[in-house]
Amino acid sequence: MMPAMEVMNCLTLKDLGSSKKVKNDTTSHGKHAHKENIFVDRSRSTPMKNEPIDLSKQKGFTPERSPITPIKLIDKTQSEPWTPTANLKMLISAASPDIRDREKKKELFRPIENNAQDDGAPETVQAGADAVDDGTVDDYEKRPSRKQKSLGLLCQKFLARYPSYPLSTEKTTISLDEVAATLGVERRRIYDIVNVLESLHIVSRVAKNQYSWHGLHDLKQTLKNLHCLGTMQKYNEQIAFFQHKEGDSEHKVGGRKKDNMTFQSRHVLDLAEVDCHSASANSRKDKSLRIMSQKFVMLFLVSSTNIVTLEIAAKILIEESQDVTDQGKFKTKVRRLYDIANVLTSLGLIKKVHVTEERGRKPAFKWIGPTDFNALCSDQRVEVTPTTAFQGLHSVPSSQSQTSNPLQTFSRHAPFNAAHVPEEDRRTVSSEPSSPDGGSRDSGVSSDDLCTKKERQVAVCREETERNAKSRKPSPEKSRFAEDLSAATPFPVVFPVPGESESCLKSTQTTSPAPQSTMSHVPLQNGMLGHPTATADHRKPALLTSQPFVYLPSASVYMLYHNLRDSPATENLTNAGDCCRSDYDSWASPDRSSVASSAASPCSAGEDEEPAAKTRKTDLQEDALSLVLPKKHSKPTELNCLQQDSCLPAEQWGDHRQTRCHSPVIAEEQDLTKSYAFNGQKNMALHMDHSEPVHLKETFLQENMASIPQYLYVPSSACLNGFNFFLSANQSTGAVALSPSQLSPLNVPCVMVPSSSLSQFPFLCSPSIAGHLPTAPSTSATNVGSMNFNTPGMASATHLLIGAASMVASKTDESPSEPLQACSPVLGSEESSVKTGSPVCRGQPLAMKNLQQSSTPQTPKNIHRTQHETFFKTPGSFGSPISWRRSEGALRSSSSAQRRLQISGAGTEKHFTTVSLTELAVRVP
DNA sequence: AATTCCCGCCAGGTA
DNA sequence: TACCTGGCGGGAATT
Repeated sequence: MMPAMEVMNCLTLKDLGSSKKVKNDTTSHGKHAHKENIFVDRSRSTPMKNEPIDLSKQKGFTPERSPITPIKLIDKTQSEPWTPTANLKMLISAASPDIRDREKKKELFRPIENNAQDDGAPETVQAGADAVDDGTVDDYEKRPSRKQKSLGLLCQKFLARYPSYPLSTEKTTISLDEVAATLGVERRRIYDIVNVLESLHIVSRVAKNQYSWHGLHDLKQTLKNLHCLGTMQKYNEQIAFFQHKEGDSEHKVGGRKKDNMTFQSRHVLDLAEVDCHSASANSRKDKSLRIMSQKFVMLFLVSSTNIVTLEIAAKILIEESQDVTDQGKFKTKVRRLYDIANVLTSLGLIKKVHVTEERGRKPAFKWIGPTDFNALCSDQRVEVTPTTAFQGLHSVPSSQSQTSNPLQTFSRHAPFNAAHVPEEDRRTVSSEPSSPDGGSRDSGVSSDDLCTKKERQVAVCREETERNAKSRKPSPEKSRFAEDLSAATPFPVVFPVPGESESCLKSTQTTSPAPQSTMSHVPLQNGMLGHPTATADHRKPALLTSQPFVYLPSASVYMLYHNLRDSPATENLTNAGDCCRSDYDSWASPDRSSVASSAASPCSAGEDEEPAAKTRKTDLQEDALSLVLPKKHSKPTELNCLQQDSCLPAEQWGDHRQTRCHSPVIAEEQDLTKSYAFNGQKNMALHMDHSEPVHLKETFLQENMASIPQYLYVPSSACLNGFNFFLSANQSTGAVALSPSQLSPLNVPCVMVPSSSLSQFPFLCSPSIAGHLPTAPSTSATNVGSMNFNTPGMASATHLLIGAASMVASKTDESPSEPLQACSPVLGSEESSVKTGSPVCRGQPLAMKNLQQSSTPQTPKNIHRTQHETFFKTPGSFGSPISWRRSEGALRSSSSAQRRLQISGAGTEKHFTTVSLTELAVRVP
């Protein structure tokens, strides 16, 4: 309750311009009653309850939910509404300054009422007050002043209904109808409030017309996350930019646009383009109040002064894709910002202030919410800041330099790392995944270094996140929080979702099917793996993030042209991915980071193993996609982004438009980021880092091609029920080529198909690639089109070969020894599939054949022996908890069944288990 | 006159 | 199809 009070107090009358109005809810209730809206609500079947407020407040009680809730007062004020508009009009007309004065006086006399609300007990009091007030003062009260109807006040009332810190055990459900009715407002208004609250994860949408109340448990963490994201987005730079601009010139609308464009073109456009966002028509979601709210908050969080003027905020928040020119747009944006500001004010996060500039006084808001997380994030900010070493390396937004003092910040960074980086993180950092050298590479400032640093920060953030996130329980419900957040930022992010314990990973991807421009910047698909909470998202395909692919036109088959085992390039890729990943994972739970580190260094795998309990934590995160990345890389890294638009629900893509793997930050850090985007169905998008000339990339690609062993990657988009296949194109080495450790980085739910098994299958192979595939089965190269995974028909029946060994272990909680068969039930279980969000499981039980048996070629023992050993030694935690975890995350989306399979396979040297091949067989001539 | 922002239309989305 | 969501901007209340 106290917290609640605090919050409430914050919004208090004083700070808000409107605060004065804040007055009693009580009175307002009566006032509201007269609204037409109320009536509307009534018409609804939803039972109205009236005074839930009190109840709810007391300990997580959910008014709406509790059947017990007496339907009482309703009638009093609302049921006997002022209904008649005439009446209302009359009152209104009557309303005059006098009335207003009276109201004010009234307020003065009962100033405390508001506060009372905050207390746990107040409700009751209020109710009583209401009754009294209404009875006595209704005449002048009837006519609610505009202030009384303000969104801020309404929000306060709304907040007063629920406990600030509800018990984790209880679930508070919010019925929009009921709330609207209770508060006497139109539902539309409730949406405004809820959307903002949702952006902060104070509530989350559970179902139609229903939200779940989470309270402020996650607020701090959310803010922290937003702060970090804001930093990454360089909002601070943007703010500075606009501030300076204003100083220089007048801002007419036209000028505004210009400025905006100028800045954005420099700093933001790339993001926009990257995310394809601008290209796509974008839905309302882009303009969603939730997203806007998050962005708005980010502005405050990154602002050095904690003050943001609406004008600047509007400019910054106007999407590039939008027509900034239009003054109307600007006005609209400002209107929305007011809406958001009102709610934030009610939350006690901001307060209205005015800033005086050369040109006069401007309305602004000051952040008065928690800021203690700044220390952490500020460090990160540093990391994000490009160092001189990176400048010019890439088309990093020039704005980067913006950071007040890069050097300074950077310098701060060092200490930060030393001081704050958790042991685990540190270890992670130091461990060099694929590189034997390990930390030796750290010398000098390089992209590697940067990455490392970034990783550290990320690790720290992650840790923080995890710390904060503990203790919640997973919720099956879909939360839009992460999505929104993701949308609010170009970075894929992982957020703890309230109610879902540790965290839900959110991956962000963006994109819309896209136009060239879109393709040019491929977002890293970071994780669309099913979000645990996002029931709707279960189909999200996992992404293969760290590997270069060769796209085979007209077929959803991609070839990994890197030698996954030995290629240094691979290492780099991995590392790069990791680095990049870390950015995305900032919010990810610590587990992830640790996992990554483990993966990075096999050597440390053993020590890194985490307790099962901890591991379990990650379960929640499984959905997230994860790029498993080893930590450092000394060379330019390559980030591959695989886009599987076709597999993703449009919604997802749309929602995540803003997320891009090519965020400037990432790009910077990556130094040389190469992304190859593939549109599985349509185009081949060889996406390169913008900084790099295409020809270079091609060269790169070809070079790598030479280092075959290749794998054909068949994205789930190919209608394989969410499974991604890695088909060995290399006969000799067989599918085994991918060691678990190697595969794990891929984080792709996938099935390893032994080349031997597939040898008979004709493969689609890009002619261009064919030449580079000496070892590839002749059939592969020659029979293009034979194997068309895209065939719709395929979708329904999927049979897979699963290389258990290649898969990473699943959570520790699951018994390693668990028989593969266990999978069957799972697979067959609709329910389970739904829960896990696994496309695979859903509805289509896999035919499990010879689970134990493997048709698989034996993996050469010498290959990455160490890694294998590590991998197998600890089935439960897989040598590199990290790696397997990440994989797990990736896999989660696929299915629990899949995970199990993996596990079972983990303990054996057998690399492949045939789950079912029939469908593949279908493909076979 | 400028700032705030309520209000509700209406279109897209969803069940 | 009906209902849910929520973008949007007119225009009124306030400053």
